[in-house]
Amino acid sequence: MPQANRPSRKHDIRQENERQILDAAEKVFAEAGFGGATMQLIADLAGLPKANLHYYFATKEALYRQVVQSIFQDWLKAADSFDAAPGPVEGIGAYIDAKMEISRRHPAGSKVWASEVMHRAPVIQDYLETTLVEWTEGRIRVIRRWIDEGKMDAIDPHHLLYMLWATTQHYADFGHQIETLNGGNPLSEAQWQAAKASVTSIILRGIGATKREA
Amino acid sequence: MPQANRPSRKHDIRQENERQILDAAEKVFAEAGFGGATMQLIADLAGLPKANLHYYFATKEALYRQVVQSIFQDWLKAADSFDAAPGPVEGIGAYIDAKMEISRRHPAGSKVWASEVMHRAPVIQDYLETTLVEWTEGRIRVIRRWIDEGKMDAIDPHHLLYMLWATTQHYADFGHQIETLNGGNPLSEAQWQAAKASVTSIILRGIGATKREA
DNA sequence: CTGGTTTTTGACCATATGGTCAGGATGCAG
DNA sequence: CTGCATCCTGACCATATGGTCAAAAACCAG
Repeated sequence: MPQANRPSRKHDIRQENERQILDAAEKVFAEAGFGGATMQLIADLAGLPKANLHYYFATKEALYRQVVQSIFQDWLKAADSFDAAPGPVEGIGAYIDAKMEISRRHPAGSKVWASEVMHRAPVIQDYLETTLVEWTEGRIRVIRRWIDEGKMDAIDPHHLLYMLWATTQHYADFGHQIETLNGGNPLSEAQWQAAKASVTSIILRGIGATKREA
Repeated sequence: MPQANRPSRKHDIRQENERQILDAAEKVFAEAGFGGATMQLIADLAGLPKANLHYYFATKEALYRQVVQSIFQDWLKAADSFDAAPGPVEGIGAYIDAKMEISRRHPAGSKVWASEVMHRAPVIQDYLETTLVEWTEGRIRVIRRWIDEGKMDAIDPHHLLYMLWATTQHYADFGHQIETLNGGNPLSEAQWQAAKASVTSIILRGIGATKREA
């Protein structure tokens, strides 16, 4: 019994198969890019015949769109901790932690996202212009407040956000390069903790954010 | 006379055409990825018939390889200023400046490089294992020396380098996202200067690097 | 059991693409 | 001017790929 998932109720079949296909698609899109990915490869990885993919997703592009959108959701969610925090040490610290965890657990998703944006966001440009813009404005307001309250230096919030995104996602997108420079081995648990600590420390010190003073 | 380049001497023809093709290829590979790029598109952009590309470059992969290698060269060259510098303020400052300039002037190259690494470096893995590893070790030695000399905090040099790479290349690879968040406009001259200044300031402060004290 | 609905799948098709090639054009040395 | 080498290119080919379809199988409510 290699497969533990044998949903008996018909109603679950759709959900289960779509999940299976989306997972496989994310990996293949990440490894080969949109152009290099083939429906056959995705089908094989999902363990389904190719025609079956087209039953659930009309076109390759529709499948891709779904993958990207679901990644975008996770992306936004990682900032929940940002808002409630009393200051940059807690808020940005938690955000770095969350994004580094995503890079570690879902590198494929991060790569698909990077690829999409690098290619000028052909399928999610509307999301960038609406959701992302709003989201960013919200975070910028929070950062400005922290600055006004004297909890960090007067850094341009845009560039701070870019640095946070760049640095944390680098560990997923360029994970292969990092692995090569690590003697061909993936980062160990301790190395991941060191990475997080380094990033957090440099950025928090860099923006003059200090632990609450007594 | 739309084309100003009409090399009369036969010997220059090859060089000129290869340059033309490589430039076009870099752009197309950057915009579409290896899989999505077509020889026809590259040919059109280069203003040559497709068969002509195959006269100079045997296969699509050979052409791609050439593009990536030439990008890698620029990548390494950007660090020349690193070594001669007396300390992190000058060395890392100059490195950030150089890499930000590359991101600004050659975003296509940066994207091709990112794509190649994201896809596990199918064509330049050997370079990563030899040249890049050596290069990195050299820079790490320099950083360690600075630490020993008390010119900066005891940061793990690896993570510092990753942060430098990530942050500077982000402005090329995610330039489209940045542009969208900038109201749809590319960064102005002043905004680029501000970006450089923010990045430099956060990182140098973050690692405790100070201007030489009197 | 039964009729209708959803799911599965092998076979098939049109098209796009990387690559080939033979013959012609062009340039240049002697 | 001539012969050789380099360069150019339209026409062509084999293959891979996204997508279609019709018929069968599985499922489930009544």
